[in-house]
Amino acid sequence: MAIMDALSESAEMMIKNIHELSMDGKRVRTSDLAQKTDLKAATVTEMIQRLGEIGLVDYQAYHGVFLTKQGQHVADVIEHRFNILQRFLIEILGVEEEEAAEVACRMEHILTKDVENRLSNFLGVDSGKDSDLFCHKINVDSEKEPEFIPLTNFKEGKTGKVRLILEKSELTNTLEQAGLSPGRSVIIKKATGKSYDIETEDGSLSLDSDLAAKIIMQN
Amino acid sequence: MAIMDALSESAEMMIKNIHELSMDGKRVRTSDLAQKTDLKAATVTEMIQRLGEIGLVDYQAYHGVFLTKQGQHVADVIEHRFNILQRFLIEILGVEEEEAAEVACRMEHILTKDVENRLSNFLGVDSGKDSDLFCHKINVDSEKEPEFIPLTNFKEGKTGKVRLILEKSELTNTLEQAGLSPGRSVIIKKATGKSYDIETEDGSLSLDSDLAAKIIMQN
DNA sequence: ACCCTAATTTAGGTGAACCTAAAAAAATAA
DNA sequence: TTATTTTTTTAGGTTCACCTAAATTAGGGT
Repeated sequence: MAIMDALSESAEMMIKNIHELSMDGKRVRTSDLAQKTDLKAATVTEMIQRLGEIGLVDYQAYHGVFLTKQGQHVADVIEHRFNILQRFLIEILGVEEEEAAEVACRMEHILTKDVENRLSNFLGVDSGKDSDLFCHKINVDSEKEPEFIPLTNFKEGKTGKVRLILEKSELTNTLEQAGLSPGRSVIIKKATGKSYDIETEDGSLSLDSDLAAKIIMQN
Repeated sequence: MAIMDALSESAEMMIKNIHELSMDGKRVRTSDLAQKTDLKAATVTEMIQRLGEIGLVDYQAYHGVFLTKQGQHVADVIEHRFNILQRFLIEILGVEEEEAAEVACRMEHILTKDVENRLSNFLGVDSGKDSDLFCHKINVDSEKEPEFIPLTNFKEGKTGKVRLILEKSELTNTLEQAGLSPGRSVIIKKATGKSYDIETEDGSLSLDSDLAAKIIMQN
């Protein structure tokens, strides 16, 4: 964690690229990195030497690099950030793929852990678990769709996760305190169309339909 | 526009800070900039000289700077980007204010025009109009709330703007083609609870409640 | 009008991220 | 295995964003 705060965008990009060229177990060659990053070989050498000194890669002159455990971790974090940013840009904002990739590639170096987690939640990724960190490739139009629907459209008895709350107020703050916040699971006990009785991990509450309509769920 | 692509984060930050210290009509002094930016005066001098050379500020040795028309424009763009990013982080993701400001301050330099527009739309800002560019200060808990609610909770006869669509699919693409896309105005003709007849600027369509629940509106 | 202090600029330095050109090492071909 | 080619590294340069220390300028007090 603390390691990453000290890394420049260039350094992070180099690690990301080393990771992407590390398919097989072999060391990654300087010339391949130069090509992928659009840098000159001399520049790559310089950078991987620096990365070697701080322990993120194992560098052997004339024989390329591979990521150390630490370097792997950095690459995983960056990749995860890239993925959620790209998904947000494409799925939520509707940015077309190429631009989304470019913007995500710049923003991935800026995201904080907190924002990263919140974005994950927002997208319906149950972050925190490592398993997620490794579902790398994004699938823009996958079949196993994570359905987002207002609480008002949830059937009685169904369980789901809170994904988004379309309001920020005293009231919603109270709800969040009561266990109704993004990422939390709730079960719909009674849905009459006028009021919605739900049970969170922290207790029960009842919402009127105006409010319930603003709670976006995922089944 | 083309001007901005060539600006570094540091340069943009300097312009932003000059703008923020330009309350009165006076020239901004080097020492004030140094204090605000946490840089040494000599560094500020160097940077504002460079900004002067490319025409973004009017710099007179020993007498401070002010933004030129071009510089003003850059400052406005950056400020707008900052505002929407911060609003997104606070209102949608729930990031607390200080961290939101920090992250927004880094990301404002990366955002593209397209992503900026889409984010504005998403937040319910009717961007494009200059008026918006100048509603600078954000109001986290203002009274004139822009209500976000699912189409299913809209009353018959009401007009509103599409703000967010909770799904990305063939179907929603078709809807967008038919005029049902973020930022567009629609009027609800008939709402039976089972189906919703709406009229967009481009024509009429009828949605079932499952789909209508995924169209988030703003009145 | 002149001196003094505070603000500003200039001069010169550092490290990071790039570059080119030349030297050195590794891989390949004969 | 040696010669040739390719890859990699080293050496040395540039620009940008910072710095400190020294020189300069502006403006207020008497």
